[in-house]
Amino acid sequence: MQFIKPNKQLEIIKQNIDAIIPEDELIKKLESSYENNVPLRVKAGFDPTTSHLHLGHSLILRKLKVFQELGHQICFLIGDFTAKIGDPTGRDKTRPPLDQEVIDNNASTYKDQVFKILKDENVEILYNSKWFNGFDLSNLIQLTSLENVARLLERDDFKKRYQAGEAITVTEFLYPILQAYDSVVVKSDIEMGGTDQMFNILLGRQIQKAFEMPQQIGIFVPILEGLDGKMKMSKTLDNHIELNDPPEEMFGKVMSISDDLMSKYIKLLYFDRSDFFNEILDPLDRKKLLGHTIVSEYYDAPSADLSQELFETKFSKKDFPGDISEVQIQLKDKNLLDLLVEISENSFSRSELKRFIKDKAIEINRNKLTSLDYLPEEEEKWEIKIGKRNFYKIKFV
RNA sequence: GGGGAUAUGGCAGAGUGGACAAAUGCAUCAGACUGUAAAUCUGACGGCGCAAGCCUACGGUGGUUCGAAUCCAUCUAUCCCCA
Repeated sequence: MQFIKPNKQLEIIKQNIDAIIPEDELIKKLESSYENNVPLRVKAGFDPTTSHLHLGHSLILRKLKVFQELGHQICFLIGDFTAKIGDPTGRDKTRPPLDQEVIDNNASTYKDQVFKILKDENVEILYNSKWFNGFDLSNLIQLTSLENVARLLERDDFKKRYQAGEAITVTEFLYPILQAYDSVVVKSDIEMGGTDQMFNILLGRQIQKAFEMPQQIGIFVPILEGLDGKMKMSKTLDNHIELNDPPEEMFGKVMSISDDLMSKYIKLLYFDRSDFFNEILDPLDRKKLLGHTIVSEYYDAPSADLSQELFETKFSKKDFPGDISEVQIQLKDKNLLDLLVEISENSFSRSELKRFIKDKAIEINRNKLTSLDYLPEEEEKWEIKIGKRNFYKIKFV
């Protein structure tokens, strides 16, 4: 492997990054890697607490790809053991523990999603259960002696919880220490994460030092805001775009963000081609382009075209979309509510549906439904719209 | 180990015996306006019933009472102070 010049590498690495700590050491590492022709080991860890990675994670994955293209070794760490504890970062409550089965399942879906971005080369996938299952208690005690409680309590999220009188379990204190120990095992030269991972990643340096090994460099990517534009993107807050979201949903979610947020997304996700976006002055068109670009990236251009088209019929033209397949429904002895419940596959309760009718939120064949007395005839076809995003096509038999 | 406090709907947080399906805010959903933007305004926001109403719900269990989120006992969990 022929590396490019270290200062050139640094320039590329520094794009769209919040911080490198400490930067001068990174230069040294790059130089020695260059001289000895040995790739750097770049670690990034993910806890399989949910089955999906989202656009926020993609910032880290993209940067990993940069390292990959520069010829370095990616150590993709799946925290299947630590997931059982739950990273307390940014939390105001203890996480509920997860079942092994769920964790395993999530971990396996991660790989598929990761390779939507990364190439299948120079990647090691590591599971930390490998070294933590069967980790000796005396080792653990030795490990815990390397960090003190006061320092842990200085961490912003712990501090807030402590001051607010919220519970912090000892297990949660253990989390950063275990994550740090991962770096010892992985022998990472670099660890990447969001800026909220600052503490954990820097603790990795400290623990590596205690193990008398070279210390890793922390590289911090910016945090992507969630769809609400307030909190960071996360599954728990349900403000995320998953890498696995179906194309149409992905596109729809992009369209729902505010203009301000759109600019931020463009800046963070497509910093290298922001001119391309900024040429388009009309915000609606720019947002569509953003949605299209994102869908194309995780799927392909035809899917992106299709989802844009569906979006436009559904919402801009308020037409009934063409991709809904017709469902046959038995008519006998059912009243309107029964039918609506059946059609929507129990997505709504009867009370909810009644409210929708009162609010004029249900349309049948383009007419707003105003009473419960309306009933279909046999062989009749209905196109039903409930709220703004639920469409059904029915034939009664 | 001792003492004190707290537990309410997705979250935050009122409510101290009937007027409580439980104020208010956030979140959510719908309608209006739009670019399904955002902001704003209006309404809804446990379930079942066309409705009167019924059922389920204020940490768990058991009691007092005609009646309990509210009182008592007990259990559980969390926090604080002392040791």
